[in-house]
Amino acid sequence: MDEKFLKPYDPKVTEEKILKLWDESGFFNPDICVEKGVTSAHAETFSMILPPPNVTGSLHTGHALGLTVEDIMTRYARMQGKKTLWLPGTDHAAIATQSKVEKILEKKGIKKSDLGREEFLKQVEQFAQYSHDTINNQTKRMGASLDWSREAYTLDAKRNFAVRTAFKKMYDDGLIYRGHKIVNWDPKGQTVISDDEIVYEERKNKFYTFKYGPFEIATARPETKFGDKYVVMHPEDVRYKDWIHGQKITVEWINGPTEATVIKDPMIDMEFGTGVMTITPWHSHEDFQLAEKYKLEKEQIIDKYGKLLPIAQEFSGMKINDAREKIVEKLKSKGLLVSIDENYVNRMATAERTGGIIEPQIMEQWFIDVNKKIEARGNKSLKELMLEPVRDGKIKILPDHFEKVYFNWIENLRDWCISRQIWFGHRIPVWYKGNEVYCDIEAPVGDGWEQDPDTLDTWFSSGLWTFSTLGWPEKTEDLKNFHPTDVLETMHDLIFFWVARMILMSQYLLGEIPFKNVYFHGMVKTADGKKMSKSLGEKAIDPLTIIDKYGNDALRMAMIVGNTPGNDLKLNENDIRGYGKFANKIWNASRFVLENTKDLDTENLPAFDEEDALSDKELKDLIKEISKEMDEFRFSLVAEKVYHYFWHTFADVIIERSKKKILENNNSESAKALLFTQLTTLLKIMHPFVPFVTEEVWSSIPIKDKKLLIVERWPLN
RNA sequence: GCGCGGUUAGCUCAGUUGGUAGAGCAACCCGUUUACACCGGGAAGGUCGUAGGUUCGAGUCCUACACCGCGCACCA
Repeated sequence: MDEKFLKPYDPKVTEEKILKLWDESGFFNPDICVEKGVTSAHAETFSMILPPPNVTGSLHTGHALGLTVEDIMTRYARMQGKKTLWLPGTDHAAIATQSKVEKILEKKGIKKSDLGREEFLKQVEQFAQYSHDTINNQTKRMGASLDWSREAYTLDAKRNFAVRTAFKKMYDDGLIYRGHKIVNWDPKGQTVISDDEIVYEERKNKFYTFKYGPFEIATARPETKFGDKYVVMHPEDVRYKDWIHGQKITVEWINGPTEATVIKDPMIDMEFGTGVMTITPWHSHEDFQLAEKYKLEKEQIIDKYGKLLPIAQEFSGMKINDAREKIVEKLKSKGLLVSIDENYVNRMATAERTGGIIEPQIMEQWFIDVNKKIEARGNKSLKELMLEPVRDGKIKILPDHFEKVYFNWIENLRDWCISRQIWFGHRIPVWYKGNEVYCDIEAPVGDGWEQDPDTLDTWFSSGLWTFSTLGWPEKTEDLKNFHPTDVLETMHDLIFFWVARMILMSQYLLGEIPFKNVYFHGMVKTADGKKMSKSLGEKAIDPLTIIDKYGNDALRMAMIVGNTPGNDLKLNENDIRGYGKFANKIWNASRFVLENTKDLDTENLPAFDEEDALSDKELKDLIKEISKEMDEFRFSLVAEKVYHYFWHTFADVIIERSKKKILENNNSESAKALLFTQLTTLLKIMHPFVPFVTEEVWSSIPIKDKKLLIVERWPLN
């Protein structure tokens, strides 16, 4: 027997060795599996893409959880003999990465405008490359059985070609348009963002009530009120029944008399405040809609740096926060201040990546029309194309309650603003010359054309990910073989950003679904239920530190057992330590079996006695049960059952029983045969969950023409 | 405001057509049996959030409510 078994299981030494073994085998690549004869060329396929980590730093426990779940699926599929592809890549994450680099430069006292577009992009790419290398090394260390030969990056040349192709097609179909609309401007990031990139924060603000002619109006933002000249009330509000729509009155306002027009619209909530408000169409989504409806004038009050424009007269050039109190003072001195509510709580829209407070602005931007009927797709709109496959069950979402969330999002969906005023990302493939606009995959020939300076929302390229990684728009073998993919595994917070956009792009560009199943995992939290963030310091668990301490298999088990789809996971170091013992238990039980079956003829196993036959059947039944559960993605249940069987049936009962039989030489051959059969079978079914220790033990099992465990067959039938 | 999820043993959580409550960890007792002390054996521990309802039977289905968490929404 191998001397290594004389010492307790050492994950550190083993894992390094096993990683090398797998890497050299090439078995992560389905083509090599076919080449080497471990997978049939005509086998069923299984494909999945890795949610590409952002190149903004390093892996955290959330990544580790995703990698674990996905690797279990992948290893299970591979062992079933399927042509299995799990495709890796990274995401350039436009705004996230750019703002990270900006912060780093800021610390050195450098502004991106000092560097200029080209030099700044060099710096970002350098950072991205560094992050990419770190992340990939960590991912490999996790034992993720990804086919690195097919690695992709959302901003590499092939994906850029896919992006330009997709843009051009959508442009030609009239789905992409440029328009002056109210958008979410982030003054801090100096770019527009989409509705989904807004994070709402509850904050306590002062809520002011002012006299506005004969009315009283309330606002939390007096600094936007300079240009207000429409006063709106509900048509059925009896308090204001004497006022008629369109009626003009002159009111004393911040900078003198203003002519105001009465507007009556049912959008007004009679219960709220005084039931009367003035509107600022340039800086409020709702006011904008009202202004569009009645063709009202719109005027910009605040510039893109968050400073007041000349309309504010003596306040012109002031930052809105500095101006607010001063404006209130002025109104007060004019006798127009009625009251201030100090305890008003409202939702502030902030930018997801920069934290900047969103200032709605009317701007010219690029949009994707989600309601336009598309002739080539059965006259359905993008909204309908997104809705249908989920509604019809072609795409199954797990846990299924997220389907409701998904439908609800689509119902409220507005056109998707895709242009960003940042430098890092896919440049919009549109060129201008005077009033001419040219959109194509390649730049126009001739002088005087200037490309649109904006880049695309990072989720535009992410939306193409299931097929751009397989070679689209080329008609590649990979695309034919592996699309639609089988599963999309990710955290549930990406349901709108990513999952929906992939369905949109795939349905529209390919006319097929991007994946058959969506498996959502939850958020990994600390033992006391806090979000794992860097600010937590020591309480935040770093997956690689844990692996060094307890082993990869231990971390995997701790992440899988008791973790059902969609639910948050409280990761506890004690649990991980506990599963480290499991790896050692496997190790020692294997040692016992190998020691006691040395003289066993493994090619012609002796028959089982009655008792052992029962145990043999018990394991076979278990396999039948867990195979079904694996197919239903119930990994937590399977991991727990396998753990329990190995420890409390195989080790505690079967091994203990065999000791007696072997010692007394009473049916000892049957006992040995059972030990051997059970161990080899258990190693296989445990492999997706604890791949390292099982592969290492497998390497010591005396079987003729043995393959690596990673490509052994799952023992059903 | 609307919607979703959670509420089961001290802790973390399973519990798939309704049929006598489960695991891991912790705590308790016993055991140094040559695979393993990263061990074995044993015992203990739950009115399954509350109140109703359906049913022969409900943690599981229905209706309210409470608390925690989350998502969405145009309350100026």
